[in-house]
Amino acid sequence: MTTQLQQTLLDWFAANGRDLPWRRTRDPYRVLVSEIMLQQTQVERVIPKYHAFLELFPSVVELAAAAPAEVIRAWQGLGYNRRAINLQRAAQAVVEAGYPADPSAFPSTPAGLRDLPGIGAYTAGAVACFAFERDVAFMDTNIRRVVRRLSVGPETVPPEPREAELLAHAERLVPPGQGWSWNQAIMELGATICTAAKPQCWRCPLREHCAAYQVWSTADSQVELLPQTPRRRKAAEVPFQQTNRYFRGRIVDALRAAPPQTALSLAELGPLVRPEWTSEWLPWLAKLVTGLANDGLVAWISQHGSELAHWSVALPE
DNA sequence: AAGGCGGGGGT
DNA sequence: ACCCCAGCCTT
Repeated sequence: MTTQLQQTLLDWFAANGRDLPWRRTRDPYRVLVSEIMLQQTQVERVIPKYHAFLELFPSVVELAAAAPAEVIRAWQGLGYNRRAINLQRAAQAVVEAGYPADPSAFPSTPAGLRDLPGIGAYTAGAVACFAFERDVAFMDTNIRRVVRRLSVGPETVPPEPREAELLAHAERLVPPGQGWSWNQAIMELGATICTAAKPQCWRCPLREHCAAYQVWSTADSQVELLPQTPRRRKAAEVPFQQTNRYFRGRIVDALRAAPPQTALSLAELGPLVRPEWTSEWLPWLAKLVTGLANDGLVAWISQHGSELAHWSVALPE
């Protein structure tokens, strides 16, 4: 049984949904690749990387067998490089469990998927739904915002609902037998109409059902049409170009730019990472590289002697 | 509960 | 100068 609200959004999605590459497949590997790439990363930037990645690693078997260095190279431009490492480890876990000879070795339930590295509550639900067509509810930033507005009201009206409350709303909304379309549809609405800034309620198919729109559309609250943020004062923070995060990125990028399998000494790497490099920075650089090595993003090749400058590092083969 | 983790785009 | 983006993991 589908309600009028559900049918309205499903019809809107059928007519207006974007033709995204991962919506054309139910291959769990391809769906997984897309979902990992889409974590905190916009659709438009993922699309070309998704195609290129699948060209390099067409199946879970090939990804599992690849050199980590090549997987890290393929991740360039996506950010959050640990996702690449975790994705390959997930592929290795699936293959070691017997996939594809045993298709059941690829987990198809949220609980089973949740056990794979890099897969949290959202991604587990999304893969169960989008690859295995299970009628499950899950929350990403789009679904959370749509459900928040639809079932609770404007973000400007406290109190902020608990995550569990929003998830309960989301679960009630999933039309039995149509979880795939429903979850794609509600995410699509959040991405294209019910946006964080300047939601376009005038072209929203659900506005007559929406708790937030009820408030926003009343004459004396026009001022709240734009959800305004509390505007908390924030302590002045360090410029991004001075953060660990920035230099971790620079280090991995420098190793990507080097020919495959080349190791760089810290003395060689330093000037590539900061223009004002002097040997004074050696301990700082060694510490950053050690952190990256702990994450599996780089590997120490040699740490001979006590001369930090001669320690060398490469992408992990 | 908070902080770390990348990078690009929008306003 | 912020904010936002198909989050996850560790502490």
